[in-house]
Amino acid sequence: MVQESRKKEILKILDEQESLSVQELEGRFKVSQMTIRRDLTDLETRGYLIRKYGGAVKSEAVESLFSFNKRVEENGRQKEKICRIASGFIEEDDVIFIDCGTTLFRLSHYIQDKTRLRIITNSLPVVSELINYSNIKITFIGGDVVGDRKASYGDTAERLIGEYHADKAFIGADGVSLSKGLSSYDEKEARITRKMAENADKVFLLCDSSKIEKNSFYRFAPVSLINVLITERKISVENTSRYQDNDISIITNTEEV
Amino acid sequence: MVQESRKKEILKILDEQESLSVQELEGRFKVSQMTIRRDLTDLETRGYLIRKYGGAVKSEAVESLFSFNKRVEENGRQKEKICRIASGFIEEDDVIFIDCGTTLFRLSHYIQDKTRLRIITNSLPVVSELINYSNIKITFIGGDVVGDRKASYGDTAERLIGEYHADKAFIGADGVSLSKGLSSYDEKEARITRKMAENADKVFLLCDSSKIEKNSFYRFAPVSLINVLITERKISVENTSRYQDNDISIITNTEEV
DNA sequence: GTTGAATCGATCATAATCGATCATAATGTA
DNA sequence: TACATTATGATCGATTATGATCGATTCAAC
Repeated sequence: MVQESRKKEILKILDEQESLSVQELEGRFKVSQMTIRRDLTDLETRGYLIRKYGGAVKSEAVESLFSFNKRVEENGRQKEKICRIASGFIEEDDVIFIDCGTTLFRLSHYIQDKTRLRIITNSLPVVSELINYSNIKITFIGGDVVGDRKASYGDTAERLIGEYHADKAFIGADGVSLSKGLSSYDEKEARITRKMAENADKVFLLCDSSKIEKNSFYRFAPVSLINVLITERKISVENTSRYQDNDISIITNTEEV
Repeated sequence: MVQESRKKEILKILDEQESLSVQELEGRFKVSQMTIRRDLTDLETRGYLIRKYGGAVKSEAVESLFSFNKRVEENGRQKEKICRIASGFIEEDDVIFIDCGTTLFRLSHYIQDKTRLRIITNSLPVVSELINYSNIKITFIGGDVVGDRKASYGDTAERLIGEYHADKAFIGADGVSLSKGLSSYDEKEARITRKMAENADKVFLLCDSSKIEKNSFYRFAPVSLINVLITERKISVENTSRYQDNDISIITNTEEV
């Protein structure tokens, strides 16, 4: 058996059983413990599993290269709907910031047929999705590339965003509430998001309804930063009017604007 | 049996069994290992399978969106060799510029197992290839993304490179000669290349031998910019010494330094 | 905490495989 | 037939994978 296929086999086994031991693999493949250890070490540096004493366990995010495979599936239909609605706000010749994250990634599906756009993003999946469309010009925000997020972050990235100005920014958040503003689970992402919002004329927050009036741990901006909140279904009349009192339009389908 | 039908047989076998070894094919077809290896190498360059130590595995159906299509590439083996040689110059903790282009892309294969590197690049395929390796930190040079080159260019990109400093730069060119220096077919690429070279302590030009003492239309730097020229086969003694007179080492295999 | 067993990783020696090269055989062609 | 082209096999130094050893580390049971 070829070495590489043994490693593939190992991953297949791990796909079905949460954890595995060096011993069991040693017997399974008829090779020495040392060889198994070497395989596991290698697979770990490639991010496919996490080495433990005596064996290995599943890695949290075993996603393929630039797709968000698994996470994309969660609430997929909701996100699709949100993005379809959001795409209605994109007009010819717009310059647009697109935030990173699984929701925003889907937006790129809906803008492929728009004419003459400039997209400014720090998201590699977005670039990957739009790179072959000649009608769309892409500016990628450089910086430190973070593997599991497939995007770039850091001081350089933030500074670069500040050098651009966009007509519209499409951003995400892990929570939004009138009292605490926008919040995120990840600080470095939040800093990028805020920077994009600050440098755009009009800010659209794409956010599924479960996150509305919820807060995540890092608060990074007041609600006044956003102009439009797009979500997949109607929210309570009470909340709608409270947001509107703060000059934020809430959009849940393409008819009402 | 005719050669071509043996190759077809090999693909049939691979269709059913994930991977195959040189050994098993040797017995199956009653030919020498060398012949099997040649078959596999050929099938690989045509994109039908992926060569691994000891045999071959199925070609992945879904390749990374950012990787170059290897099968249609000319001089693939030469480029592989050049990059294998070049990788020998990479040391632990190095900060490295990697230029874009099909040759330099292959370098990323050979640096995956290096420990602790920082790669600074404007090449999306390079990022795609290395993004999952936790031992390698990646800084992406932002800027205008050019689809068919899968890299970013422009004033922003050039300015950003100037903000960094690397121990080594690995660059490419479409021509190099003592009299006219480095030349390129593409001005915007050349500007990036030059900028990387200017901001690195040591500059390695990776260049197949057909481009040596040839010139392309845009001359962008004197030969004095480079320190080492790596190519796939020995060049004339005369040329070798002439380059050495200009303080440029010519490397064609791993021994001589 | 102490102890013993299991596991780990570093290192070295060995084995398998690799690709480059050259010689030979098979095939095609004038 | 003579010659060029192509495929194959054999050899060899280089590279890579593997296995064995051993002191260090980790774990679990006491």
